[in-house]
Amino acid sequence: MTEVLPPRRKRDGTLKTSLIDAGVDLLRKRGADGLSLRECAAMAGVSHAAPGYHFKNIMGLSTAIAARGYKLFSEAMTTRLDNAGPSDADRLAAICHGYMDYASSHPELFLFIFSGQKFNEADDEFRLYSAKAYSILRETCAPLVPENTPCEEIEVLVWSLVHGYAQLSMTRKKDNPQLNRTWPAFDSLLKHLNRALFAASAN
Amino acid sequence: MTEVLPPRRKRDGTLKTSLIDAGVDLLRKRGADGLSLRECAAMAGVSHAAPGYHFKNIMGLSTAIAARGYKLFSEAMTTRLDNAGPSDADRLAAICHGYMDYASSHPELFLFIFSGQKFNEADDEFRLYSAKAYSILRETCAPLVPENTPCEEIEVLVWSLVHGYAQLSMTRKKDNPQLNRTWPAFDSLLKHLNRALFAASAN
DNA sequence: TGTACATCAGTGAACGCGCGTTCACTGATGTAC
DNA sequence: TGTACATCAGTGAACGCGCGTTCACTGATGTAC
Repeated sequence: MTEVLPPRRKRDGTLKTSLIDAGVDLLRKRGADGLSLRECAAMAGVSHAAPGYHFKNIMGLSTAIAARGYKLFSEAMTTRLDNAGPSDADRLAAICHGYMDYASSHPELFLFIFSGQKFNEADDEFRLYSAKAYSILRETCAPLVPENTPCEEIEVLVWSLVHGYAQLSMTRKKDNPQLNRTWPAFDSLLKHLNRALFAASAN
Repeated sequence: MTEVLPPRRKRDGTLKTSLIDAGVDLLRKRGADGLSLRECAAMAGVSHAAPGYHFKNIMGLSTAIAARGYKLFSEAMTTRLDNAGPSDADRLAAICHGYMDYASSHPELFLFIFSGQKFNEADDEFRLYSAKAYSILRETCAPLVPENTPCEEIEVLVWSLVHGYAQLSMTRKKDNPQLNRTWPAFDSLLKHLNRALFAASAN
């Protein structure tokens, strides 16, 4: 006759992280519409009001999830760079591959941070990690910038190509099923990018 | 003392279109989260149950809006193509500019169709217009494909670059405010793309 | 042209649901002495 | 080591809200004769 109470979560300082984990999970399972404070709380094993203590409101949670997204994004590129060859082309390929790694291992976060959804741009973590991602790109592109060319031109060229490829890889299924069999690998696009950037060298 | 009733909408066969118009409006004003059958009904001046008659459910409305998005997308490219010069490079530039026209005049639809959200892929209009957009790309790219190269490689190269640029143009503000002053025009990226595609010609 | 009838297009009430947020509260943890 | 107290971290009930969907209905429109 004794009631079985749900196991109460031990207080160990990890709840905030667990709530973000739960949010990422929800995003993956149900898309951006399915994200809610109450569901995250349930997944983390706490009452529905607990998230209010760690995040001021729903935007606080969204922003924390986006910050996590940017953090993983930067880490994916850094990991590839750490294992890259020394040439400029090697390093360029490395950040592109890191970008693709991220998009394919965390499609839900990739879509979320580029969804156009509003985040709290005053949040410190959010600012830190979103700036980090861009600075990795900037530093890797710097040696590739020709004389008399603004560096943004090369950065945005590279960023656009890799970003567009990643996004289209994710949404192509519904657009045009026949493409699934013949979808080119990113390296084949990279070959063309190299031709544009390293016009003098043989390829 | 006579009550002022809301003006009842005249029955003229345009409600379905008006509901889609309202949906696009909502998307622009409140983002993808703000879309709802009830709000569209209110904006179109009918009862909240009226949309149920024209769209089976909320996905029916989403899909109709996405179909509208693809239709406008194709039209933007076609308009530019109709006014383009005859060379392959002119036509390539034309679809790129059409793509950018679309993204800047209908950012809400652009983000919506590429949001990763699920649509009813069995819907005839949806299939028609989403296939149309890709076939315009394919036809324009066909003359640019080198010997021994799969055409998808060039299509995806072009598509990725222009898509990534459009998307990043929309979300850059929150990522890196300093970029706002130095954001390169698409034509400067197109110059590099031309160098990769028309390697033999002077540029 | 008039009339009877069928179908179409939309109504309005009702349903249950999950949500964000607030608030008084409580029990666990940390700290000062 | 013990005790008193403050603060922290989370609880659970309550609130009002907007939502999608269903359903019996009605009034307008179209059609056959």
